[in-house]
Amino acid sequence: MSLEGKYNPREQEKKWQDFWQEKGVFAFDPDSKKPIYSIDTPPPTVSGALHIGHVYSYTQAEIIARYQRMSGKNVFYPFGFDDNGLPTEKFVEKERGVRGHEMGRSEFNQICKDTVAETEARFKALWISLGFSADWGLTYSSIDEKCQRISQRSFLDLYKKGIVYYKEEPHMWCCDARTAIAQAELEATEKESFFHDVRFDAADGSGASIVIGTTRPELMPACACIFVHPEDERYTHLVGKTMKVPLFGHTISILTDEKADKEKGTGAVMCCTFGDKTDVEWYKKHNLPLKMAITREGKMSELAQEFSGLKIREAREAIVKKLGDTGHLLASKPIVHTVNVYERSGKEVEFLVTPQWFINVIDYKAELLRLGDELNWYPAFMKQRFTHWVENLNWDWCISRQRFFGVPFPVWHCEDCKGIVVASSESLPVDPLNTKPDNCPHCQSKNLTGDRNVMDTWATSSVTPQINAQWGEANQRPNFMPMGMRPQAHDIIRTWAFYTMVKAYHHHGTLPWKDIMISGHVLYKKGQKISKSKGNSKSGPEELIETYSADVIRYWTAGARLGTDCYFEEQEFKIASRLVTKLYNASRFCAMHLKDFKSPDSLNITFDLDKGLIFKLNSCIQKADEYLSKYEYSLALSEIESFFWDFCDNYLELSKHRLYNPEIHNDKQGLSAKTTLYLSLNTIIKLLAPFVPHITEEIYQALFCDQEKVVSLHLTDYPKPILGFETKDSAQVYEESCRFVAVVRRFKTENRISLNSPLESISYLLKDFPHLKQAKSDIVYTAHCQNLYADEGLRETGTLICMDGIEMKIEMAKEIQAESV
RNA sequence: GGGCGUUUAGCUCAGUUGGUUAGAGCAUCUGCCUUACAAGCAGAGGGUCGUAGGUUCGAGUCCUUCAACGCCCA
Repeated sequence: MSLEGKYNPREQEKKWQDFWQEKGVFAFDPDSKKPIYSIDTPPPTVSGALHIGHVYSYTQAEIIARYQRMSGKNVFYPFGFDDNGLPTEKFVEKERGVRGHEMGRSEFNQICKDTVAETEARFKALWISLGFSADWGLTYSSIDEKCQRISQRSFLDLYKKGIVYYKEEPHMWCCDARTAIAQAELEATEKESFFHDVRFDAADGSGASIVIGTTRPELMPACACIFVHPEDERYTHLVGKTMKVPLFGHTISILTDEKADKEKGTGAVMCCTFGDKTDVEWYKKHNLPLKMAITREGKMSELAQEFSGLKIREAREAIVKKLGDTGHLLASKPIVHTVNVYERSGKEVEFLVTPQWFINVIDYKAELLRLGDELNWYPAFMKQRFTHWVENLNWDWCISRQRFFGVPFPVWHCEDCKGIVVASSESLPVDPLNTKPDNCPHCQSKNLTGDRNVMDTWATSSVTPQINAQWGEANQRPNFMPMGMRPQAHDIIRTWAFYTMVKAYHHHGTLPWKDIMISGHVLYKKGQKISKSKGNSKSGPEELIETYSADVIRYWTAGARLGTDCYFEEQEFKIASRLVTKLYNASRFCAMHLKDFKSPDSLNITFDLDKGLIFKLNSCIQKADEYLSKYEYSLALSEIESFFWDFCDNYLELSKHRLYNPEIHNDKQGLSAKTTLYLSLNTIIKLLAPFVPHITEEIYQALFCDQEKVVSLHLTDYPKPILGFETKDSAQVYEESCRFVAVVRRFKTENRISLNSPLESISYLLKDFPHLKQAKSDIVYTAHCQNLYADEGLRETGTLICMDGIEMKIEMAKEIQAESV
């Protein structure tokens, strides 16, 4: 039993990480009889580097994993990597200076694979260096064979259930990424633009005209009609008239629709196929002709005539100029308006009609809202984000991407009958570009073409519960759905949480998890996310660990309340270091007095002061347990920490007398103190184990492992209240002792004498400290006081000191009095 | 425009179902080398709890109004 020298986290943390790995401390045991607590860790996207925000969120969840493990659960805690799909492609394109669609599919995919392998190794090393208690044997990568198989299985299941459909349908498109995108990938930004008033003249040459307002004159070649509000009297006489589109010459009609806003611009609006979501609605409702002025590459189509081939922005400028020349442009007003951009390119989205794969979500809003209600949200108010998102869904989920590095659709298209041929479930995973069935089951044609699309990243990462459960695999894990808990940050409620719930509902009719734990972001300053691209993540996690140690970083992450954002301030890490240092020093002190101590039987705690401490400890255990079971790690930590500080500042001081002077006490009193010391410290390190696992393991191995016979602290049981003796009055004894010592400390501090200066006498009133006599010898020693007088009234000698309604008289020792004169 | 959250000491934040004189850490100031710890310890000062009303014997806490900030969605 010893803790030698100074604690060196740099060496010791690594030592314990290796130890845990070697002993398989965190391995999931499929044969265990304990209840399973499974965690659906969101595999981070393998694009760029992990920043302090990741550390913040993932560590908060890791603390829960350790708590649950100590609470007797068989913890299933995997870490995966989400490395397929567009985010990775964009990263690789930027990092390697290549463009996917300018390079062969297989060559590009190889570059992607190489890049993600490097990145994954870095990610894993970081998680390990933070002391994460994951089972690395459960690690998956969303592009690996098993994940591809399960993704494709998910697709086939939904296809067979009629929830997935293939359709040539208006959908959102990013001309920069050159792929279809989904609603969840939109981001609204404010952009400066011009609102142009353009005059359309009647086709019959009658001289009638109408002025429409538009921010997108380049869409005029796609103009399908003009809408006015049915009750807009300004235009009643024009409704039904045929107008000629300026510059482009085709004719369109003036129609009415309630959605035309009388207040906006002139009240007349041109409808193009398509400029926005409303155009799409009108297109369907009024059965308008389809005219696509914009190509997949973001250029003007043939419809744009002389402007064809120009980029959108160039065309806009050229068309505005020409409208001015021809006298059709009446005004151009600068405006700032909100436009939707694709979150990963920042480019404005367009609306195209191409064949795509969709998952029906619009028809299941009610069911999804119900699922949202059934899920336990921590913190509860985060459910609003989900509910709000589902209520505002406008599009079915488009899951096909015209990219390369992703899970392919297990599908072929028949060129003759246009039928769809899906792969058999036994053949998964398949790449339809490398293999194909003999013939079309619908028309027997051999003319089959593999689907060239890949799935949306989210279409595959939304099956992480199924991946963890090995759904449909030979070694499927039984009773895994729903899983125990999904930890994630609040920004991906509309994507990750939502999509995963969609999949679980359609596949199993259940929730994917019972609980969801939502963490916040680390902000650089008010309202700004930490991100590498903004260049504001000054210190990477690796450097912070190197400087402050993993335990300190972990402790810091547990300081912020669940679900709340926090600001990055390096000062906070310095503060966090205090606990670790203090814990080590306090443990060294305990070790000194517990050298040959071998009988930690709580029945030996017979001294009231000691019982009083245990009474407080028990209350701390109960609170910490309750908070952690509700994912409130920060509230738990603050309870534990305040107990620990009380233990150090008060109990250790009050018990020193009995610990240092066994000869003047009977065995019982010394034994009581040592037993209390042993049980308290043992409990404290267990309570702190989920937060600072390395230092607590160090202390456990040095002081307790021999007795407890459990290989690692992290496999011991979470503390339960220490019972077996009467605690009546003992809490008062402890409280009064602390209060009494506080008065003495104040007296000494105010008189500028050190705390170990001797006192001649202290006189106090019995009514103020009715239980104090039960700890008299400890008090006398701690106060360094010769004589203690307790009575109905105060003695005449000494200086009167008043504090919080308590009156005492304190007399300094004679020699001190002489010095201070 | 709709929703959610926040507003408590100079700073960062606790304050659970209403209940003594509203707490902690940091920072500031004053002391103390005390047989674990000076990267420590002891102590002090500092708040009309965003605003205006209301309910109540009693409101930081419940209700309403407004404001500022942040986030989400249109």
